[in-house]
This record gives sequence, structure tokens and C-alpha cells, in this order.
Amino acid sequence: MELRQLKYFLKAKELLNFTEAASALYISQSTLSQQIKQLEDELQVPLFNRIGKRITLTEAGDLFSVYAQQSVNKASDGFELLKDLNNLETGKVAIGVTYALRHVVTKALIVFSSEFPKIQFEIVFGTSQELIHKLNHFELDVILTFEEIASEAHFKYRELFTSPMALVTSTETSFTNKNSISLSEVSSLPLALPSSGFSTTQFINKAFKNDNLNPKVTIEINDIPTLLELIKTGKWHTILTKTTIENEKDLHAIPISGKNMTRTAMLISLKEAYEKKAVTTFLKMLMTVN
Amino acid sequence: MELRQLKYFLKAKELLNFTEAASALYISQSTLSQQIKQLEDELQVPLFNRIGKRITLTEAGDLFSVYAQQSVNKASDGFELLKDLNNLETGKVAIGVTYALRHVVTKALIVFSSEFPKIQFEIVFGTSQELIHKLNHFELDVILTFEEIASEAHFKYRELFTSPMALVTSTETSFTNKNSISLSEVSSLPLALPSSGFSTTQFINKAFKNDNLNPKVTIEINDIPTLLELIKTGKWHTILTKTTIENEKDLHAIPISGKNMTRTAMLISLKEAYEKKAVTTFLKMLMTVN
DNA sequence: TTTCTAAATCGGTTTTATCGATTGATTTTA
DNA sequence: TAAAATCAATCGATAAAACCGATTTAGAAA
Repeated sequence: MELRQLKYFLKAKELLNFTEAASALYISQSTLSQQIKQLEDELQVPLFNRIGKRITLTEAGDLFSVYAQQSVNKASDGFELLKDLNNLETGKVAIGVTYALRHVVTKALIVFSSEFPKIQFEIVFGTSQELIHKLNHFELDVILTFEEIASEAHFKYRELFTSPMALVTSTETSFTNKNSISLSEVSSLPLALPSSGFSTTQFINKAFKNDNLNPKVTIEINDIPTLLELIKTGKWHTILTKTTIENEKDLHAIPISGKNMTRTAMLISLKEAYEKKAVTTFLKMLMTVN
Repeated sequence: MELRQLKYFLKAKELLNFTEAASALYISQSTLSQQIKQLEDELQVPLFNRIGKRITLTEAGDLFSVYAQQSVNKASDGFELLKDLNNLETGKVAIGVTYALRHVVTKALIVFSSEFPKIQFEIVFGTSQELIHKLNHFELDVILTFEEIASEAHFKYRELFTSPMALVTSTETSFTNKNSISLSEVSSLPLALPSSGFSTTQFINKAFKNDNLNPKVTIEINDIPTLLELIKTGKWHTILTKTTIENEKDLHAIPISGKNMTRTAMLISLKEAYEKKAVTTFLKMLMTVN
């Protein structure tokens, strides 16, 4: 049993397709096939069912994969730890961000990069769901999103700040002088909202439903910059957290009145994983900057 | 980085001598030297200091070893788990026992072996300290001893039963009719005790000191069967938990009066390690039999 | 039936883990 | 202080095994 074989196995488990897994691992299909077989021989139990030309995990494979993953993780955690000793001279930080919080990241990124220019960053935008999936698959070190309804035990949560839900309008509309606006007022306006995969949309739809309101949603769109373009025309309005349009010219945010009309920005990471020094430092910076 | 290399590294760390480590691993010294070097190259940091012909761990090596060990452990835990699926047909159980509790183990062992004859056992007798050291080095699955003063967070503790401290005498002495005996009475008798490494002795010495008693200890000995031989002559008495001499002919145990004159038998195992099914089953048996 | 697709297998090549022998450096012993 | 012993590093050679491309086998799809 070698880490190489465990990694091969985990990739095959993930894709449930030897040909694709082999290609993702940059090895030939025959090599993968042989290495899996060798692992199975050593463990004396099949890890995959070969039903025709399709493969599925066996119960043994399923149980074993947990330990295989942990073994691989521990080794790579140790590796990361040693990189850290090199005093933030090397290393890569992968951060997932929901679009609403991009300014939070960029602000911290600018400060951090000037102090530690050698650290590489990978910034992944996506919906909370997508990001959490990637976090669970060890593709991200940390994600930055608004609070989730369901909190999970293997996550570590850190609060960042709270931001009100707001009606976002062009600076040329008539409400720009208002300090706040009620949900029912909002529901009578022509709305363009992020599509239903976005947690902000889920959040606001729940609020509408609670108050028995039927908002006039004429557009759903899954790209925020495009959405903002539309809002700037003045023909539609949208609902976002106030932070989302920080630094956006030509747009104005009016907080929506009512309790529970705020959202809390959160850092979510894996509880058991080793947190690289570069990540720790970056997050500390992120929390002081914001 | 491969598990093979991590295992080599851990053995070298343990023995701090490449030649001996290589021999313990059944590989040549040159192979070990090369593999360690290769690992160091990959990690970009030396794991050992080479001071002359002597080696010591570097800070990096020390930090890394924790993760290396965990990686190796997780892989072997996964392996054990799969063996378990084979329905207790294979596997080895390593149990550490303090001498006082040997009857507890043998009783369960007899029942277990007749039901699962293919499971191998390794029974290690030793002092609590020795056994705990072995448990920490993954040489034992579980140990059976009396409660320790200091409980550690990475151990899992399960209580078995409570047994009184007792004066042990030959059946031919004059006290055999007594139901209990006080500590001061005991202190006036000629005593032969287990040597000070034994937790029972530490326990009873503390009790003597508390009561300002000066017992007449004429013999200290680190082998219980020999001690019992001496007691059978009738010339000395000793102090042990009552269970220790269960099944011993020609010996009689009189509980010592006073509160706190009992000890609790415990099962101690590592909290984070995977517990093999064979171990779980054996322990369950052990707890019902006693 | 034929075609297509994916895993398994086969034979050959490259890589690498391993060994024994030797070297170089340091500690121990005489 | 010189000689002997010890231990890690290095070298060259060999055996093991990881890997590849081509082919086979066997379901699935057309």
C-alpha cells in the first residue's frame, strides 16, 4: 500500500470511471487498472464492483476510502507544515468566495500580496453550495460566504461582520434619498434577482413568502456583474447585501427595514485539517481589514 | 512521498541510527540513507541533523513526524477495517495487562478463542508505565490496568469493576477468620511488597504516609509469582488487590478497612485510533464475563 | 447484428528501489 | 597518538515495479 495507490483509488472513486480518472492523474488507463488491482490484491477485497463495463464502489471500498483520504491528507498536511517553516516563502492559498463578498477578499489580498509576494492565490467564485462541495473535497482551504442555515460539525465557523439586505437601484431613481425601505414596498417594484442557486435569493424569497408578498421578479440571472449592468439602466431593481455593491459607482443601496434583514459573513474551513500558516495569516489580515 | 518512505523515516526517528533502523526494516543501510535523502529533497528540508556520524532530529523532522505517523496509522487503520469485514477470520489483538489482572484476561480469552479460533493474541505483561508507553507507540490495542492518577486526553477509559485492597497471607496464618483489617494493623506485620514500579505499591505507600504509619517492609520484589511463593511460606504478608490472588490456592485475602481502599480496573485505549472488530468483540466479552 | 465504449490483459520500456562494496569522517580503543 | 571500529554517504550494478501502447474482452448502444 502506497500513497500513490491511495491517490489513484480516491480519484477513481470520485469519477467512477477508470479512463477519466487515469487521464486526470496523467497516467494511462492500463496503469491505473493495474495499480487498483494490486491494491485490491493486497487488501484482499475488491474496492470496485465491475458490473459490465461500469464500475461502482463496493462497501469495502466505501469504508476504506475514508481512511485512504485521511492518510493522504495527513501526509499532505505534514508537507504543508514544512512549507510553512520556510516562512511564507512558498505555498498556495485556495479561497472560495461568493460574489457578494469579493471586495472583502480583494481588499485583504492587496495588503497581503505586498507583504508576502511569493504566496500564490487561487480565488474561486461560486455559490455557497458549490464552494462547500469543493471545501469538502479538499480543493479549497477556506470559503467566505454568508451564514448557512445548516451548520455542520466538521466545519469551523468564524464570523466576519454583518451586512443589511438592501434594495439596490440606479443612482438616478427616485428613492435615493430614503434611509430604509419596507419589504412590501420592494415587492411592488420591477425586480431582477440573482438566480435561485444564490443563497441571497433563497434568503429573500423566504422573507417574501413569510410576509405573503408576491414580488414582481421579471429577470433571474446567474451572473452578478451582468445583473448590475441591468440595474444601472434604472429599469429594474435588485436585492443584495449592502457589501455586494461597495465600490460600485452609479448604484445605491437602501437597507430593507424589518428584523432579520441582515446577513452575517462567515469564514468556513475544515475543522480537522492543518491550516497553513499562509492561510492563518491571510485570514487574520482579512479580519482586521474588514 | 510514499508510505514506505514515511515508515522508513519513523523507524529512523525512533532509533536515531540509520544502520540499526535499516536492519529493523530488513533493508540495507544504503537504501535507507537514499530513501531518507529522497524524502528530504522532496520536502525541501532536512529531517535529520548529521553531526559527525551521529544523527538527531531537526525541528522540521520532529514536526513532520507527527503527520507521518498519522498518515501511516490511517492507512493501516483502513487495512484493519477491511480485515474486520472478513468476519473475524483474521487479525491479531495485542493486549497489555498488569499482573494483578491476569485472571480477568485469561477468563475472557478462553471463551473468545473457542468462538473465534483464528484470531491471534499477543498478551504483554508489564507495569502500567511500560504498558502506557507501548500503547502510545501503537504496539498495543488496549491495556488493562488499575486507574491512573493522571488521565490523558488522547486516551479512552472504560471502567471494568472495583476491587478492594487486601492483606494477602498464607491460609495457615492466624488471621484467616477476619473479615477486614485496618491499615495500622497491617503496618505492624512483616511485609514483602511488589517493587516501587508497581502502581499497587505506589498506591499503598501513599496510604501509609497519609496515616503516618511506618510499615515493616522487609522485601521488595518485581515478580509477582515469586512474591506469592514467599507469602505461602507464612513468613511474610503482602498487600495486593483482591482480584490478584483469585484462583490462588494456599492464599487468603483480607480486605483492608477504610475508605479509598479500593481500586478500579480500567480498559485504556487510544481515542483516535480505529478499533478492530476483534478488539471490540473481545472487550465486550471481557466486560460481560467479569 | 454491428458499432461503440470501457476495463482488463499482454509484452516491452523506463524508472527506481535495492543491494554490496567502498569511501570519508568521527568516535572509541589500545 | 596511532590504530581500530563505527556509521552515514556514495557509487555502480541489478532486480523490481511502474508505466505505456496495443490488443483483447465484454457489456451497452445503435
